[in-house]
Amino acid sequence: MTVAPTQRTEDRREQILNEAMRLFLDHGVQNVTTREIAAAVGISQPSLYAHFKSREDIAVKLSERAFEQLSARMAAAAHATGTPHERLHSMGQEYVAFGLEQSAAYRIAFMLEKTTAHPTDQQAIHESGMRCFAILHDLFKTVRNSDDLKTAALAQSAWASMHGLVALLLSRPEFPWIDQDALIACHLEHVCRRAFD
Amino acid sequence: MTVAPTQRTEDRREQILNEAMRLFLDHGVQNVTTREIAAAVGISQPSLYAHFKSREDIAVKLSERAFEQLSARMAAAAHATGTPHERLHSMGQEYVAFGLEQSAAYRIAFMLEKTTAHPTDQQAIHESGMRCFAILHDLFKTVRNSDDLKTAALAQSAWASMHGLVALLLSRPEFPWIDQDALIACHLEHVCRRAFD
DNA sequence: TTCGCTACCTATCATTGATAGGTTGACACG
DNA sequence: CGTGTCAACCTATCAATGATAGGTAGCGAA
Repeated sequence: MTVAPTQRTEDRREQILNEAMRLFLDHGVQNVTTREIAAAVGISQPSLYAHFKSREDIAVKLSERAFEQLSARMAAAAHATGTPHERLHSMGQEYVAFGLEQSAAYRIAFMLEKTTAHPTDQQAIHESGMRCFAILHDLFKTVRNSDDLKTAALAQSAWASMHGLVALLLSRPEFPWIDQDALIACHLEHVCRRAFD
Repeated sequence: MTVAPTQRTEDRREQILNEAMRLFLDHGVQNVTTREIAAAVGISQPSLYAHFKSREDIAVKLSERAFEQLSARMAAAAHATGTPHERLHSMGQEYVAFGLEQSAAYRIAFMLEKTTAHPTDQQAIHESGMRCFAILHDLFKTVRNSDDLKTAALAQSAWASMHGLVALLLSRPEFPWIDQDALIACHLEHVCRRAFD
């Protein structure tokens, strides 16, 4: 088995993922056809299936890749210097920034309806999400210096709050929001304050 | 123009909406075909188009209907007896309960990706949502006895928090949530407390 | 009866995700 | 050099789905 073909295959795979992500961002995840992705890459539509099991598989792989980025950003914030409160605030900022920048990935990961994805894929996405939440949960434990039910409740509640802001900003851009940065700051301040209750 | 045919048409329309809602709830909004809806009603698939412009139009109409229910529940909570804090808490409870009960409608209204819906329909959904938010915003004005930017920020932030909880509970039921009622109570408490900052 | 209208039907499209089967070109090996 | 092998790709085609076209049954009014 030679190295060159495998390398080329891997490049093509990356190329498909990149083009798909760009199209998903531009036109919405639901409004991109496999033919459009293939045309963007410069191959025939069936050739996609040599690299991915299905159209949904492409979305799943993008989602996993996105979760890795999110985990990395959250972990970096968690282990940065500063008080726990500062780190919590920083993590929240990273979370919102990620959601707004990688809106297609965020949608795939958190806002898409369950489909007939293979259990393996659902499991993979679920575990990716769990790892992200674990980072938040751990920081809450540090901040509160405890690992009880209340801490878990506060962490889950905080996650819900952060998700809500990202999700609404993404799905209702036409809403008359106040200045976005001000809203994010206001929201973050309250969410972080909860950790100290 | 006779009355009988119009009445029957209206009944059929309601029947389609009811069956569609049931199927959407059971199988997910994206996983229901027009043929399935038609079969559930007992008519041919093309006959749906005598009552609705498109498949999406059915979803839009369900969404509008859902928003009316949500508005009504929120308004009832807003004008009930009790302190402003109590009414705010009650409104939050209604919001969450509505989202969990009417999950298909909630998804259509808040969690579906923008599609190629006619501007008129998007406008209708948008205005329905605005009415709901206005009820929350008004209550915040009452609670804080002011109508400034801070109040608007807090109301938007609170809405985001509530939406986040509903959205996550709906889209990630497999997550190891703590007791759902406890989580909702914990979340609501913090959100309501914000209004008095 | 005959007209007209409403609600419905069958037949058919175009689009889309997915599969089947054949073709090409690079590389290993005698 | 000739030949086999194999990965990567292609064209042709499918089944499912949303939507449209065109015809018809039934019912009330003139």
